[in-house]
Amino acid sequence: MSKLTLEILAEKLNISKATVSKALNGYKDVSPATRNKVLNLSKNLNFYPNAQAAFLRTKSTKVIGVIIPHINHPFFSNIVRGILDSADKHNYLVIILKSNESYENEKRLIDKLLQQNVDGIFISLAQDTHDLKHLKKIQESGTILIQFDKISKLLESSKVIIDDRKSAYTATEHLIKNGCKKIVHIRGQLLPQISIDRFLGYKKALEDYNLSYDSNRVIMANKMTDSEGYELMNSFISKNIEFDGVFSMADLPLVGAMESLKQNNLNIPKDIKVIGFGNWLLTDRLSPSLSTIDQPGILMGNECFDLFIKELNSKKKKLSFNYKKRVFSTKLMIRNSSKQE
Amino acid sequence: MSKLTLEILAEKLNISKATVSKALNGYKDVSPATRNKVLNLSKNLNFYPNAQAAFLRTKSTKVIGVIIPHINHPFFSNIVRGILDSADKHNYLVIILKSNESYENEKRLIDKLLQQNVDGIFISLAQDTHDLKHLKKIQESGTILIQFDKISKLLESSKVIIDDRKSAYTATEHLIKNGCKKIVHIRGQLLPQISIDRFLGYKKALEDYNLSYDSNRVIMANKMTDSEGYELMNSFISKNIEFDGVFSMADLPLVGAMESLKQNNLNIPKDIKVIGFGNWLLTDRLSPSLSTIDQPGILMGNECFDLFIKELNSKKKKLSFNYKKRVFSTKLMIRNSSKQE
DNA sequence: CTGAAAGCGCTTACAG
DNA sequence: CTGAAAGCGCTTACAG
Repeated sequence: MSKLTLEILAEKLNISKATVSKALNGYKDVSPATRNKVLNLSKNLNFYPNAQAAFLRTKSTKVIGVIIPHINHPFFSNIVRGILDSADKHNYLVIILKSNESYENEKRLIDKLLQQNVDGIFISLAQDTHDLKHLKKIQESGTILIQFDKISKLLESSKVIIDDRKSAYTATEHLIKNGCKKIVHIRGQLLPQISIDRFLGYKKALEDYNLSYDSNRVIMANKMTDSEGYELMNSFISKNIEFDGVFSMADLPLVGAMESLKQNNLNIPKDIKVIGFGNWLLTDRLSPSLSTIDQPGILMGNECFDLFIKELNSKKKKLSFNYKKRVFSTKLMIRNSSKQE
Repeated sequence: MSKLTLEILAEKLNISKATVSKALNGYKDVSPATRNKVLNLSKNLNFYPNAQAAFLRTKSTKVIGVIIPHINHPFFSNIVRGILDSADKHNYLVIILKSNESYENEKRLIDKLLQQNVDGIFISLAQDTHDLKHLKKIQESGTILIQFDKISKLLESSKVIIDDRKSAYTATEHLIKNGCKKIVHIRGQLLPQISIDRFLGYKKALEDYNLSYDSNRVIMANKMTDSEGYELMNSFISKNIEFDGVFSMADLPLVGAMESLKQNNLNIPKDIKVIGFGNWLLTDRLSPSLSTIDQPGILMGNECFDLFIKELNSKKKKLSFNYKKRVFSTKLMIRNSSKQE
């Protein structure tokens, strides 16, 4: 089956391809009779216009690109799900790209997306992204940029985030209210904003409740895996620093850390109360079930797309646009790992 | 910053755009001096040719489309991860689409991908897909089709799967060898091939070990969620049918079913041994840890892409191509939920 | 209401 | 080794 074109349709109907194009695109200056002829035939032959050829004139691909650090990660899967749902409703296609937490990849992938003339790029930054030229290039090319989750505060654009500092504060406060006085914090690397903010939320809660901050109780995780969490907790325990609670900036390393606690005969929550961040799938089925902070990933994905459409519409009308920042609220999920006896 | 074009580069260098194009695309009939001039300038100006315009001549978009039932599902995330990795290596972009297990969506999404002129479509079929016209249309349009995971046996194409029947047999056999004689099977809907094959593997194992098959011990899950598994197990238990093991075609409903077993004072694995399918994230951290069948999702994703490239190359050379079928082996993960005392 | 023509930005067969 | 020209399949300003 060779590909149909406007020209072929036009020949079959004995009209010009200009008219066929107009009928297909809903222009008003086409007679109802002609319009119907065209619509019927194109439906019967299952004709769809060539997207690339159309782009050459319209300059709109109806494709967006999404760059995330990882794909097989529940939070990002949820974000992507939200984006896909909204994109489908607006008849957009979505190219997914994975930076593997690498700044170099991020630069390379952005170039690929720009080459592809996507209408927008949504990005959650890699852990080691320290420079924003590649993001500025997106905006300079006239492509809409949406930052979400791991954003940079130093670049203006629409943004979709949660209040990391407040959420971390809430988690820490929850442990304090349940009697913890010496809380360990498993944090992320120094650079990412979310890792900084969650750390600051933790610190602020200690302050507000007059608990002393001790940097020895802060453990830095790099890979955020459960096995890393296990190792880190083992080595922390071997230092014999007193503690009665753990707030981890992510669920997964905490799951490993819990294993270590158990093996060291520390009961959760009796001896040590723990709370994570992210509400990963099945954390509610662990024993004890894991207290955590739930992030509305799907809704955040929807919102990314909505902000994109808003910016696109005002761009089409050549209006100026004020970047929007959406801060989603999180939910404290109190489960058994932090219960008071 | 207005977009650069070949023409602009050519003007700056005082040569023709034809020559610029050739230099950029590595044609040999360009003098080294000219080639270098072009390459240097295009690097300095960060020029990349317009992908859509190039397509109009080359008929290759270097984009593939992937249709999966769900995205926030560990197995599919892994498959996608494997596809993304391989695609990136070959400089391909990947459009991800989600059918939500709906045949109607599947048809619609395939049309969108064909309109987009993707070079290939990879698909794992929706639960209720009962007709293959939409898949045939892909092939008729000259687009390469790769089926994976939930495939149709009735349509010829390259395929990437696991041996579901054998894997289910292995899981069931494992329970039998550990003393189970009355094994419940949580199965999927009637249509999908994987649901049929896993059921048949279960049945065959019973036969081979001279255990009677009782259709009352087969429970059908539709949504494959943990809460559904919980409800199904509750209502099964209320029927007072004897059983001592459960083989579930997916981990998630089994997690719910385990909750129900516990609440009914049935000890796992002492009273009831259970095994799932899929090796979902954190199933190793449940208590008891869940025995299951591990599927190599990432490798399967890699393989999908490799088969695509093979077919593409032989298509370019206008050679005939024999569809390949890759059957990956799975791994029996023996954990505590099926341990013999 | 309809259509001829230009043009989007490339690639490539061909001439020189 | 280089370039003029055709053409991929659309859309749209313009003429009638």
